[in-house]
Amino acid sequence: MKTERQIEIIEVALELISEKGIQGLTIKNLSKKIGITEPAIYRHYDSKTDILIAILDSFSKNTQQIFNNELNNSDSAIEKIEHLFTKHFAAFSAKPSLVSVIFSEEIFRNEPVLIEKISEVIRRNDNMLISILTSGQENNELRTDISAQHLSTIVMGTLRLFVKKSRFLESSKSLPEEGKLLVESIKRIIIKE
Amino acid sequence: MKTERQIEIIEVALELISEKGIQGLTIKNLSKKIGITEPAIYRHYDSKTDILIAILDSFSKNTQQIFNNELNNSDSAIEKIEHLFTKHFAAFSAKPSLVSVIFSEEIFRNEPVLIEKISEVIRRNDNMLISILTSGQENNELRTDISAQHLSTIVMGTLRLFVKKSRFLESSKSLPEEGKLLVESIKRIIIKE
DNA sequence: TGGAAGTTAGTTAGTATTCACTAACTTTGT
DNA sequence: ACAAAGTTAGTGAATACTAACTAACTTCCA
Repeated sequence: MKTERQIEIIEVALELISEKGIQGLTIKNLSKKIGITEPAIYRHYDSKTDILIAILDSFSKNTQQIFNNELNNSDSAIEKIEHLFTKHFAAFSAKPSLVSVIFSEEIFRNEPVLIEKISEVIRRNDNMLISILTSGQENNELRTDISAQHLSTIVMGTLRLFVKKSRFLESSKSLPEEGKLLVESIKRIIIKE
Repeated sequence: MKTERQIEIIEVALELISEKGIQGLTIKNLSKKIGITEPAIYRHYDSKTDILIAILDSFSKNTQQIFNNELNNSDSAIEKIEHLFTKHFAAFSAKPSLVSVIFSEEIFRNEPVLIEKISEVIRRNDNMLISILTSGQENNELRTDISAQHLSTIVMGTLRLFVKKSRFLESSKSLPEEGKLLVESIKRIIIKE
C-alpha cells in the first residue's frame, strides 16, 4: 500500500514531467514543489528510479482496471470502445498531467527496467483492445474486412493523437465535448453497415 | 547551410535520443560518439539548445517537403495519403532514430523555444493533411460523413501509433511490408463507397 | 612564388552549477 | 518512549560551457 506522501510524490512528479519534461523531474524540484527538503523524499522512495517505477505501476494498474471493467461487462463492443474513450477523456480532464505522460513512452527510455515495464503495458493494452474488437467482429457488430489488429491501431492511434493534439494546440471546445464528436466518427468507421 | 560536421552532430544526437532518451543526449556522450572532445562541439553549435533547434528545423524542412510534393502533384487524395505513409515507412527503415523522435514531442518539453517550434510543426502538418483530405472529399473520392479534421486525426494517429508500436514490440514482418497492409486498411476506411 | 596573416577545428585544463544521494541530528505524533 | 518524517550539511560525479593554446589549411599580396 502507498502512504499519503508517496501518492503526493508521484502526483507531483507527474506534474513536473508534464510541465517541463523528464528533465524537469529532479529531486530538488520535486521536494521544493511539495514543500519539504530533498533528503525527506528518500524517506518515502529509495531512489529516483523507484519513483518512476511507481508512476508506471500506477499507470499499469489504472489502465488494466479500465480494460477489465470493459471486458467483463455485457455491453456491446461499440459501447465498450465508447466507454474506453470517455474514461480517458474524463481522466485527462481531471488530471491532465496523467494522460499526457501515459502516451509518451519515450520519456522512460533511459532505464532498461522502465523500457521493459512500458513495453509490457503497451503489449497488454493492445491485446485487450484486440480481444474487444475481435468479439465485436464475431458478434457481427463490427466490420470484418479489416483485421482486429488494424482496427486496434486505428482506434488507439486516433485516441492518442487526439489527446496529444489537445496538449499542443488549444481548442475552443473542451476535451470531453470535442472528444464526444470524435467517438461518433470512430464508431461510424468501425461499425458493420 | 550546414557543414558536414554539423550534420554529423545532429545525426549522432538523434541516435543518442533514440537509444537513451533525451537524458542520454549530453555533450560528453555526443563528443565521445563522434570521436572529438567536448569543447570541439562548441565550434559547430553555440549551445546544446541550438543543437535541438537544428534537429527540429531539420524535421520541419523534411516533413514540409514531403507534404509539398504531395500537395502539388496531380495524384488523387487516396494516392497522396498512400505516398505519405510509404515515405514515412521508408524514412523510418532507413534511419529509425529519425522518425521515432519526430513523433515524440514530449522530449522537447523543457525549453519554451522548442515547445513553440514543435507546436508549429504539428499545426502545419495537420493543416496540410486536412487540405489533402478536404479536396478528396470535394472530388467525391473520400467519405463525407466524417469531417476532414477527424479523418486527419484518424489517419495521422494510426500512422504514428503504428510506428511507435514497431519501436516497442518487435514483429516478424518488416515495417514497410507490414505498413503496406495497414495502408490498405486505412484506404478502405476513408474511401467513399 | 613564397611568406605573413588569418581561419578552422581541434586540444588540455578548468569553471560554476546541478545532480542523486547520504550521514547525523531533530522534531513530531501516538 | 519510540518510530516516522523531517532537518542541516555535505559527498562525489556529472552537467553545460569557457579560456587559452595549437596544428593545419587558405588567402592574400609584394
